[in-house]
Amino acid sequence: MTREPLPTRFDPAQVEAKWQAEWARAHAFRAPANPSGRTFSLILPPPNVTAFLTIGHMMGDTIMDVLVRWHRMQGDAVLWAPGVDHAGLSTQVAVRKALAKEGIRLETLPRAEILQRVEAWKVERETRIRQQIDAGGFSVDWTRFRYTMDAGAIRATREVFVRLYNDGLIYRGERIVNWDPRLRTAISDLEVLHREEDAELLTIRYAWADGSAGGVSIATVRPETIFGDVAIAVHPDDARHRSAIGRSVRVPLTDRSIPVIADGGVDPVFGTGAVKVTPRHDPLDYQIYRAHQAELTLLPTILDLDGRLTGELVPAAYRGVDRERARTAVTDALVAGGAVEQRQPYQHSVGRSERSDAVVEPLLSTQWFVRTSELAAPAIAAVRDGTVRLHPERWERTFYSWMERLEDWCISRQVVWGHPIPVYYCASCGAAEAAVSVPSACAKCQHRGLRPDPDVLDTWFTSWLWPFVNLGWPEATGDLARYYPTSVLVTGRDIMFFWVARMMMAGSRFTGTPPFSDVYFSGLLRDELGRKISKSLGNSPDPLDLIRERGADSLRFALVHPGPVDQDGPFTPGTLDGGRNFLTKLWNVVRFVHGNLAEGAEPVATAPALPPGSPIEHRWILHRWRTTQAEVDRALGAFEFSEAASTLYQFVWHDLADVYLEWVRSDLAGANGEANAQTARHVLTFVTERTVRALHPFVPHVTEELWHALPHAGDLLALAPWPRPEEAPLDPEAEVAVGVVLEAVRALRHLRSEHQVPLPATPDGFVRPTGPGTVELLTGQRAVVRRLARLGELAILDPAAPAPPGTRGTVRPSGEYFLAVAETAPSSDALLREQELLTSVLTKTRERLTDPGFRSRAPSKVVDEAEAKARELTERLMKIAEQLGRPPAETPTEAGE
RNA sequence: GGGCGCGUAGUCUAGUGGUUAUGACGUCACCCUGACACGGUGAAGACCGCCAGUUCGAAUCUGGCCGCGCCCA
Repeated sequence: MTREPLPTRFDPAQVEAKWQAEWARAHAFRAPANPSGRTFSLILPPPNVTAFLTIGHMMGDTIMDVLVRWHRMQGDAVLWAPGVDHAGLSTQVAVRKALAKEGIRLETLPRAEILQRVEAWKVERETRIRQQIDAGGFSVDWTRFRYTMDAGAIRATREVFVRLYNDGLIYRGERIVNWDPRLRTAISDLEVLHREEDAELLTIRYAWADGSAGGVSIATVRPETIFGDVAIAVHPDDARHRSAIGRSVRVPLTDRSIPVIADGGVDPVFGTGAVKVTPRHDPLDYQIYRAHQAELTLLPTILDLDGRLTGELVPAAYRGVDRERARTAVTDALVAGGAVEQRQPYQHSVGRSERSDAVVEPLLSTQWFVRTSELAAPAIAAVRDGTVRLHPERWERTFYSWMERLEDWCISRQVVWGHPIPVYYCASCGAAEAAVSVPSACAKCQHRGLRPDPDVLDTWFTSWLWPFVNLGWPEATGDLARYYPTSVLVTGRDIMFFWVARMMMAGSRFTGTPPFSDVYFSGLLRDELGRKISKSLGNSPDPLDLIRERGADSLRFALVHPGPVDQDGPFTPGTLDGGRNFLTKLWNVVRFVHGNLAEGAEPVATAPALPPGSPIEHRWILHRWRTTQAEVDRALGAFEFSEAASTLYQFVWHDLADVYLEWVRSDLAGANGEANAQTARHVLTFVTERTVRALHPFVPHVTEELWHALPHAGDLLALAPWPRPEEAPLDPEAEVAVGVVLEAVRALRHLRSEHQVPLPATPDGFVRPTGPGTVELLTGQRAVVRRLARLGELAILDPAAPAPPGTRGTVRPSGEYFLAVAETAPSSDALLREQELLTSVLTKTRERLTDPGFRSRAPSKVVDEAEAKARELTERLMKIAEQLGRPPAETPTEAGE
């Protein structure tokens, strides 16, 4: 098995398909029905069936899969439950658009046919979403797949509604709601996006009703609503208007008179300090109306559900005219009538519907609401006492600030697609009843003529139940008992309020427990133009295309490395290169190891025991592996995904490939004896196999393939145990020693490069080490330094020996390094730059040391360090000065040892 | 208007009181060296947004200012 040579190139398409099939065949991701020991569970935030997954979904899914595979390898019973969300409003919008292309208006279709169309759309999308999840290699348990409108979700949604209704936490009432005139439905506060927009502020004079001169002027951006005015309101303390209070004015363009009233809610600083009151079409005006209900008899409707002027109070000329057009027309008429005193450009915040982009119309309307403030308390407490932890932690403040001033949640929607509100009205006695199963007769009067409520529920009214509904609630299922509450939730912070907060409310209310203990908010990705990548903008590449081009593993790795995943970051076409390059590197490392293994090599159960005095390179790489593995564990436990990926990247590329592989080439070739060659193979196999395992959560396919090419124990890497750092010892001594060797190699390579020694040449090198310990170390490692720096001979000089002639040199903490160069070799100013840098550092250090405050107040450790540093710098600068003072390369005949 | 967050090489980023400021991408030079040119080696590139303050000592703590982003009105 290990002798088949690995292909020179990694072919993602073939490898990924192969292992996805193997994992499926082995049911590797099925959650155990009767787990023993630790469990780890989470739900996949159900994507909307409106659209396909974006690159942003891929990032979240990758983060979840990293956690899931990490826990699975640790032996936890893992449940990762996927699902899709019916997304009532957005799906209906999408279907409406699709119909429009066929020239059909959604409203003209019978309800049954709309439902049929939506269902067909949903099936198509769901299929594609499942493909995308599989193509990414995400290890979800498809047997736990759920849909927010399947039978169980219907049952649960109705159950929750009925309970809240019976507990008085759901009510039906007339409130000012956010009305989307394009979609003809109410939407919740959260679905309104506010933006600064340009408008015109008109100052309009309302003349005194009694015909006397003057009147009251008000400022407004909505002149078309004057027909709905029931009063003019001023602040009671506003001296400018005090005399107007109690008098009446005439509404321009009409014969109607309205009173001037005093109300503390009026902002005296805005406009003229007087405002028109149009209670059915403005939340603040409605409040004023409620406070003055006794004096104000009228509560007129002047806008219909499409946003057109309507009603008897509106002059016939404007009836049926859209609010935008009516605004212009009314403005013109007011100007013509001389009622406009001032017109000025004005910027103000406009609310638009997230789904349709229509300007939201505040509208007095009868809708269903949830009293959320009562439900919020346990959720707030859970975060406060640490039962639920948010990552990154800073989002807690945002969470509190929203939760602590919740408005009631409008849950009724006037759309076709969704869970019907389970309320039934008796045609005879008028009683309303909420019921889980459709009642056949009125509970009060037994009348059989029951009319269902016409509205459907906000989709989030189902989504907020997802963590427990997905596991079978309200049935007392085994999954619920074993895997609830779930462990973690990974999502975008843009739905913190929509979803995360509400899930916590629902979880606490209906199960007695918050539905998860950790929430991880990932950042948003931005495109090349800096816009956030989203499905609504349509600027996400199709993940399936990217996977086809570069492979799922490249995509996954690129998404968590090197940028932090908890902040916003760019995703550009070039982003994927890093992932692909790393996988190629990893592939080639394993190819090298594989090619150096003995026939029928056995799986490496343990790291070789290397007593002090063993070759430092083996001890060093085991030490590096151990610290890497420990850091990966720490980072994953702290939700620092890019830190974990980055740590592994650095280890594979720099420690393992750049240093260790190059170092042990000769060991493997037997240059240092057969025993050492065996040690090298043993260490190499151990480290590589463990590293491949540790990378599996990030890049599952390629690691599964490589793992099978290496000596290994077990059938699938996906189910193999997670490496433990303790398998190898810490070895600081080896780390220090290798550090010196690498410094020597780098110093000599630097000299080659600075003096343009051509690569094929093998000039002689010299070291004048700082101390006897270094003499001994470098003498022992002479061969490897020679090889890695491509030297002819390497002479280790006595610390007191003179600088060798015919050389150029450089100064490092471990000593001075010299390279024999030709007389014609170009000189370098690297030494001068070094001198300049060190001089400035020395100056600063000396300044500190001469400062009496520093000596008396700084810890003695810091003072000692500064003194040591000053000594070392002085010494190095002396050596640099000596180097600089030496004549340029002397004639080659004088060079030599 | 209120709140939160962020300003570190061309770009992204690590770094919560003492470091010669980390890494990646990009750039430049040399190299197809026997796992890898999706590569190797070396190099250049940062007055840590600005101004004060605290401190023996500030990228790091405090305040103000400037700029950017997000959330809520």
